[in-house]
Amino acid sequence: MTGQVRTVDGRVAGRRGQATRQKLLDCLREMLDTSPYRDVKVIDVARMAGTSPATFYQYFQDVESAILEIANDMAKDGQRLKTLAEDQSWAGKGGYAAAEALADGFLEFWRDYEPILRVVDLASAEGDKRFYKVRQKILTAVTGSLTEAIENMQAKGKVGEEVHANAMAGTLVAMLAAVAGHQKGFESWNIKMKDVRPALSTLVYMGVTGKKPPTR
Amino acid sequence: MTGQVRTVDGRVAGRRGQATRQKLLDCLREMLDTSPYRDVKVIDVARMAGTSPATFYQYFQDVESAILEIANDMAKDGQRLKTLAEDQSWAGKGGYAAAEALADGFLEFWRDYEPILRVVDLASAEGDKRFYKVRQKILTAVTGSLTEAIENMQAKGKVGEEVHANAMAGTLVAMLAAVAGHQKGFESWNIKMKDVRPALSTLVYMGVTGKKPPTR
DNA sequence: GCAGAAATCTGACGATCAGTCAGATCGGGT
DNA sequence: ACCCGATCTGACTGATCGTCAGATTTCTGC
Repeated sequence: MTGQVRTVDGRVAGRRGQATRQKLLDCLREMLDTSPYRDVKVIDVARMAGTSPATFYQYFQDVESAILEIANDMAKDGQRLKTLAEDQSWAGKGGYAAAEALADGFLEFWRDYEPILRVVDLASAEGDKRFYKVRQKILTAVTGSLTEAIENMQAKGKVGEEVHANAMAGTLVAMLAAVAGHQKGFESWNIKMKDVRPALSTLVYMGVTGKKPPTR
Repeated sequence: MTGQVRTVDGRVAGRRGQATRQKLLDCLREMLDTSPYRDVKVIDVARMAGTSPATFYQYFQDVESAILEIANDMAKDGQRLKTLAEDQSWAGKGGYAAAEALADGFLEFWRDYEPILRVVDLASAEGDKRFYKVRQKILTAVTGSLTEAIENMQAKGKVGEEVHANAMAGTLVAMLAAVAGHQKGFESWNIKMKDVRPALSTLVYMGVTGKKPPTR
């Protein structure tokens, strides 16, 4: 379904080509781990991969396209977040546990892909549709599941209709993503993740169910 | 207190120099409104300001330093957010109104400075201490006020001690900042800001007071 | 108003990087 | 061993970076 790997000029890449391409992607990712996005140069990536800039341009239009490629792989892996939110019972202690699991999922996912997610976030905010779509792919499923959960609650009269289910779900997801993306910031601000986790879970629980989580 | 404006080589800038410097900053800001951060070039900024790149380097170490300057001005203006959170009574309808005002404050502030805040966010996340400090300056005051509010609630026994006040406050602030920074994203996802506003306010209210906001 | 000094600006330069292309090299199949 | 397509790269053009010495503008004291 992904289609074959192609060079910029449309040829299908063979074994060797795919390996080179992958090595370039790996090096690019490592580069993003260590240098600011603005300072990532094609020439450095190529050098690190033991090849030449010309080779890079054989496989990628530009740096952004290459990052987009990495981001797409990430988005596939991101579907694991979706499973954390769907078909959950959000009532009572089990509901709180689900909220915790969701929070953990975000924290972990962001730890795994932090530098890429930074770029995806920036590019989306700057209006780049391609990156925006990737971001959506990761977040939309979770938001959808939460929206359903909230609508269920509203149908049962447990949550007031004055809260727009989709908006609340989107807000919760934005919160999870933001906190996950600033873990280092929190830590250096002397707020420990072990304290943030319950705060996040509590807010998710309250946002979905409209009430305080059960005392444990 | 701000100290005089100085050139890179330490000279104090006079009238003309300050004007040129300011024009460069204005053009840089306009540039950031319209081009991706990665594509902002000194030469373009200089051209737009009707001057030469050499002049730019007379006043700024590099593009980042110049943006930092803009960000610092922004941070001064950002102190208006602080007033929205401090010395508020968070109980009852007044509390919900305070939460609404805080949410509005964030939404508006981010609308005013979106492109700059994007860069500040990225650079902070990338570990740039200078930008991190600016971000802190804006958010720390709000977080502090919220922390106090939550601690008050806990002292009165209205909120359980299992939630770490500072972590909850930090999470709420991160949420506000994230949602404010993705307003366009929400809209294009067909979630209207007029629906997000109550979701945000509700979460802030619940995060601080630990209970559902009063029905209006 | 004018000479001299200080402040400001810029042309020009070497270094680096982007992006392209023709031709060299490689590696599997026969 | 030879061929052929796949792959890689040296070398090039053009753009930007960042610097410096010197040109230009503005200010100062007279």
